[in-house]
Amino acid sequence: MTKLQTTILDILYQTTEHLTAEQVFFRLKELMPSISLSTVYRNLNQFAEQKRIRRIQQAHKADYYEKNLIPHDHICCIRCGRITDLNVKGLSDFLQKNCDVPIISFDLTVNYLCHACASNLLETTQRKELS
Amino acid sequence: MTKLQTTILDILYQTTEHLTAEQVFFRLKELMPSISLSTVYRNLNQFAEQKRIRRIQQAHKADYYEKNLIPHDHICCIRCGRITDLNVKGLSDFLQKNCDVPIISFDLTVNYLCHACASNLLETTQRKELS
DNA sequence: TATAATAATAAGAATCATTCTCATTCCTGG
DNA sequence: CCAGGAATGAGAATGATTCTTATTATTATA
Repeated sequence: MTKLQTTILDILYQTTEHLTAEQVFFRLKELMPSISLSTVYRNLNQFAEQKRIRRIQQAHKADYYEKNLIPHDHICCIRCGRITDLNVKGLSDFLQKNCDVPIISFDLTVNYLCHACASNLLETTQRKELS
Repeated sequence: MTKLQTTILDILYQTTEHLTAEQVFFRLKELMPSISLSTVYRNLNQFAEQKRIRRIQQAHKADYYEKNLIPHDHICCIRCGRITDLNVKGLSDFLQKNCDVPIISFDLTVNYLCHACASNLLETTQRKELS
C-alpha cells in the first residue's frame, strides 16, 4: 500500500457519500497536487475488484464508489443525480422466486425526487406564480 | 414520417430482439446505403421520447431499443450481453412497500448465463479436460 | 548500503457510445 | 415553381473510462 492508496481509501472511509472518481480526485488534489486522474481510476477499480470498496455503475453517468460492502440497492434523485443507499429486504428472494433462470446478480436503481430538489422545485414554481 | 423513419420503426417492429443503434444502422444500410449513424440515433431517440419504442440504457454498454412498451424488466447474459424480456409480477408494489419515498420509476437488470453460453462454457471445459 | 527487480505513477493518447453542428438536401404548401 | 421549414449525412465534439509509456518509487537482497 502506497501513501496514495491509503489516502484514497481514507477519503471513501471518512464519508457515507457515494463519490465519483473525479470527486475523489479533487479531494486528493488538495493533499497531493501532483495526483493524476488515471491513477485514481486505476486504484479505485483495483480496490473494487478486491472487494474493499463497491463500484456502482449507472448508464450515462459517472460511476460511483462507496465503502458500504453490504449488498444493497440505491435510490437516485432524478434532478441532482445524488444517490443514496436503499435496503429492500427480501428483494433477492423475491426476484429469484419470480424468475426461472438462476440469478447471478442484479442491478436495481430506483428513481425519486430528493427532499432538497423537491423544495427547490416548489420554490421555483411559487416564484413563477408570483411574477 | 419520412421513408427512413418508417423503415427504422419497421426494423424494430419485425423482431422481438433488442437492438443497439449500430445494429439498426447496419440493417438499414442494406436497404439505404447512404444512411448515417447519427441519423439513426436521432430518430431512435425521438421515437423513444414519443413512447413509440423503448430505450434501455445500461452502464458501460451500448443502449438497446425495443418495440415492447409494456413495462417489464430484463435479464442480461453476463457472457454474450444479449438481453431478454423478464416479467417480475408485483415488483413495483413490492418495491414501493419497502421504500419510504415515492418511487418515480426504477430500472432492474438481472444478470444470468444464457443457455447458449452455458453450453459453450461446458464444451470449453470438457475440451480442456480431454487435452 | 548499493543495486537489481518490481511495482506504481503522471501525463496524455486512445477508445467507445453518444450527441452536436452545420452545410446540404428534401418536402410541402401556396 | 419557389420559399421556408424539416430531415439528413458527415464528421467534429463530448464525457467517462481505459490504455500506453516513460519515469519514479519501493523492495528485497546480496
